[in-house]
Amino acid sequence: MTTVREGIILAACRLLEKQGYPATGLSEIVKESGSPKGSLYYYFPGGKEQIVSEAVLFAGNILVERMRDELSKYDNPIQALYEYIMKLAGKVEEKNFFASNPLTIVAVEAAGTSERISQACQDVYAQIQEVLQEKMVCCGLSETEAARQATLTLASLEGSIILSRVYRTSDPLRTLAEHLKDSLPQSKTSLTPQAEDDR
Amino acid sequence: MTTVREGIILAACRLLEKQGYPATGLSEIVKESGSPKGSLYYYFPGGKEQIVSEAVLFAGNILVERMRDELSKYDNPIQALYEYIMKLAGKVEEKNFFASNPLTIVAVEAAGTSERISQACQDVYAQIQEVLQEKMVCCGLSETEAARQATLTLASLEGSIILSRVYRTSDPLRTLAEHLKDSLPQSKTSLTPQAEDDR
DNA sequence: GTCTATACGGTGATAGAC
DNA sequence: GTCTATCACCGTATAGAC
Repeated sequence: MTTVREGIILAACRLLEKQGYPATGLSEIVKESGSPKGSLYYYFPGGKEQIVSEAVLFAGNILVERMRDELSKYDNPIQALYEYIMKLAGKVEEKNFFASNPLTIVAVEAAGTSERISQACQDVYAQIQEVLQEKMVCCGLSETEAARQATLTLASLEGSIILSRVYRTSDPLRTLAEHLKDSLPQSKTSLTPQAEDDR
Repeated sequence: MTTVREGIILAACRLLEKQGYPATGLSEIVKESGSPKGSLYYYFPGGKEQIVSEAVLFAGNILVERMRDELSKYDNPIQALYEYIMKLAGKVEEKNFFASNPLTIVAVEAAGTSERISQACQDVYAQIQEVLQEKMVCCGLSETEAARQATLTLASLEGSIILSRVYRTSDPLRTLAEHLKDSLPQSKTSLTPQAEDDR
């Protein structure tokens, strides 16, 4: 339906995750998308800020949904996170170590530049944190302790993604995955997953 | 001595940590530095790439040195890291949540753009990791286990810095500091610091 | 060493024709 | 809806005078 609009958003996502906000030009986006150049300001009267904001939210929603799906495959949050991060490590390798969404880089760049984009990034981070927190609660943690663990997990994840990108290895992500198995020992449930080997 | 050269490097550091690599212009740097504009390509014939690379290495060396100093104040690596991160949290607040060096943002941006800058970032990260690893070894960890823990700590630190910047709170950093006290229980030494209250 | 001038290409954004 | 033309400004980098 909204092929042109969505095409532009998707192209923006692809370019942003590699180059970031200021380095990605509008002409580059329309060229990458294959969409008609004249439609840019018709669909996005807010200009570059609007396109980037929407791209962050769009990619963020997909990420959050995928995360929730993956984490729901295992009852135990530790096992679930382990599997999720290992899958992410594989994806990052396939993509030549450019992480699978424009969130991190745009968030850092826009923090002092665009309030609108920065707000979009905050929203996505809050959603991710909520997904993690919900999963931690199942673990038997209190609400506040779960929030704490969610923040820590998110920080470790973001940092590992950065290190993987810089070093061009998925090792930091895999190290994190292995470590999580041991470092959330507050878990009151067993390590037995809901479905361990049928996936 | 090298007042002009150093002035440009320092100005580059200040601007890079707020805006990043592509968003920071050469004219902006010379203006910020107050240095003569005509000297830019005299001191830095390699252009923008050279300036940014040197800025990253310069700020990185200071960071590594400061880190080594702070960590050496306490024998126990956990206590040392706790104090270091808490101090960092205070600094980040003072600086309006723009972290104290251009490393993170430039590393992420330059990963797919400039090999030279990317290499400089890798070097600094490797140095930081080495400092952490050395400190972990004192903890009684094996060499490989110390390397693992250093990677994890660095990732958590980077991620917390990003979250602090995005949310404009030092909470993620403080949460990390508190957590570290409990999550490196492999420590074989006591928690008693070398000098706890005389600083 | 430092200056000015300039080359050359890019940027985001707008106006008006179709 | 899409195009082209155009705006004013920006970027990096170089050349040559002083």
